[in-house]
This record gives sequence, C-alpha cells and structure tokens, in this order.
Amino acid sequence: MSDSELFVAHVPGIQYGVLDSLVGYAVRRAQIRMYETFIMAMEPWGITPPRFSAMVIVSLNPGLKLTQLAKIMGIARSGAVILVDALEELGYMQRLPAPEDRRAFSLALTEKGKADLVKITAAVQAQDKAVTQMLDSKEQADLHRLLLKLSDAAI
Amino acid sequence: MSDSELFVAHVPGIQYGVLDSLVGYAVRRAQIRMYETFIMAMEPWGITPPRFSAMVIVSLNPGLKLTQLAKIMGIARSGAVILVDALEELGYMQRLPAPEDRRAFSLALTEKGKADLVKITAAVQAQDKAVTQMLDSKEQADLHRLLLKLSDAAI
DNA sequence: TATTGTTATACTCTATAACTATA
DNA sequence: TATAGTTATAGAGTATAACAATA
Repeated sequence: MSDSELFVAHVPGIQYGVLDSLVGYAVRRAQIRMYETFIMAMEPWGITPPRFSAMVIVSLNPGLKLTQLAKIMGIARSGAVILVDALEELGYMQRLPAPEDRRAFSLALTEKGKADLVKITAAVQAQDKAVTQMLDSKEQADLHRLLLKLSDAAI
Repeated sequence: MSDSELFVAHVPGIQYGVLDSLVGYAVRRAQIRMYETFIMAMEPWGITPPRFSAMVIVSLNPGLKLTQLAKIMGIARSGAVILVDALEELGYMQRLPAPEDRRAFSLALTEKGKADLVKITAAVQAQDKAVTQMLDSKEQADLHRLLLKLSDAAI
C-alpha cells in the first residue's frame, strides 16, 4: 500500500464508472479488506492465508504427500515445498517418512502445530466474524452461500 | 497454477473443516475464479485488472496526475509509474504536460485507448455476467450489494 | 521545505524446467 | 518410463528509499 495509507474504496470527487457495476471489482475489494484484516489478526503467529489453509488441511487429512497438498491448494509442487518449509521453520509442520514410498513424505502437524492451530483457528473465526459483523445473520449466510455458488460452479 | 491444471475448489475425499465456514475463504476462492476468467477474457488486449481500473479511472477523470492515480488505486507512486509505462507501451495512455505544474503530467487515454476501452469494457461486462450467470437477478444484486457493504464499511 | 515523477533495490509469491532418487 | 521432492531461475507485483526538477 502506498505511503502506509489504507486503501480508500471511493475517493471523493472521483468517477469510477463501470467499475462500480462489476461483481468482480466488488469481489476484489472485499478480498483486499479480508486479506488486510487476516494478516493483522495473524500477526502473533506469522500465519498467512495459504499457511492457514495448509495447516487445516494437513490437520484433517494427515499423511498427505506434498504433491497432494499442492493439488488440493491449487499451487505448483515447488510452491508446496516452500510452504511446508515455512511451516516447518515455524515449528508447526513436519515431514515424516511415507511408509509405502521412500520418495515421499507424510505431512503432519507437530504437537505445537496442533496446539497453536486451536488458537489460530479461534482468531481466524473471530476476524471473519468481525469483518462481517455489519451484516445481519441472514445477510452473512446469503453472502456466504452466493460466494460458494459462484466459485463452485462448473467451469 | 500447478502443472496447467485448473483450481478445484473441493478435491473429493478431502476434509476442509473450518475453511468451509469462513466468508474470507469463500471471498478468496471467488476472487481466484474471477481473476482467472478476467485474464482469459482480456487475452486479446493484454489487460489486467489494475490496468483496466486505471484506464476507466483516467477515462472518466482526465487530467489526473500520477500521484493522484496512485492514491485512488491504493498503490505506491512507483507502482503507478510502472502501470502507466505499461499502458503507454500498449498505446492506450499518454503523459501530457500538466499546464499548471511543470513537475507533473496530465494523464489521458490515447484515441486508440478510448476506442479499445469501449470493446474492452464490453468484454469485461460480458465476462462478469458470464461468471455470475448461475445466480438469478436477485441473487446477483444481493451478492453485489453485500460485497459493497462488506468493503465499504468503516475500518 | 515539500511535492512530482523517477529509479534503484528488495521482497513476496508463484511459475516452469531440470535434477535425484526412487517406483 | 513415470513420479516425489527439490532446486534454480525467472517473472509479476508491490514496497521503501533516495534522487533531480520544480513548487
């Protein structure tokens, strides 16, 4: 962000024209806001959105290999290596030998990773709730449902 | 994206846990989808989301200076230089001397920029409509309204 | 002194491609 | 031959900081 100033969605006196009518532009602005607040909420742990996703997925699907994690997250294998390296350095994830394949690793959270994930998840949920608090319950549910409908649609 | 494969929101057999309950995660996935289709739709013109925003804003607010554009778009001044450089190289934007300030430039679209922006805008609107087509009219309006409410809220 | 545009530099994220060790 | 993980490398995108010209 420029000069440490926060992003202003609409600068007074400026015409935004067609941008204001695009769902895609609104999605992008919402994403910027969500990302900013996520990073602030995760500051104590050094967790980014992809790191959080990786921790949750490995936690619930123990024994995943790096290639599987990459496919699930939609990133390149080399990206998964860097992601796991970072989580290993934070003491949250470990590469265990895969019993049936000496080329591969079984990914798992460390005990510290499991313990901190509980607190991290609570903080993420609180942040998600805080950002959406200006919507009433029905609006929150509608927004969530419509976003899922948008991105889960067949391509 | 990994190995030229498209992002799959839910890989069969994988547990996503709390991720599926977060509005922020849904926003991110919707944004990935919107971005992918935007880039595909803009392939004939080499236009990215920030380039499109810059063209629209300069088109509707002619005479803007680089520093103003940077502030409006929420990027650093150095980023605006690179953005304008790219649009100038595409033949879409020009730096005109600012009449009242010899340090600054007045940004404006070229004739080619104005002409192509009409077609580009039509393609962007078609893409936005295509991605949201699985929502009915009311759902589209609701989604747009709720996204704006989310990102326009006071921080 | 402050501001405008620019440049130099660096950091993050992510991709492709080549490599090694296994399968 | 194909696959798992790794490494090297490169390309966006964006940031900070310093600079010359001008205000």
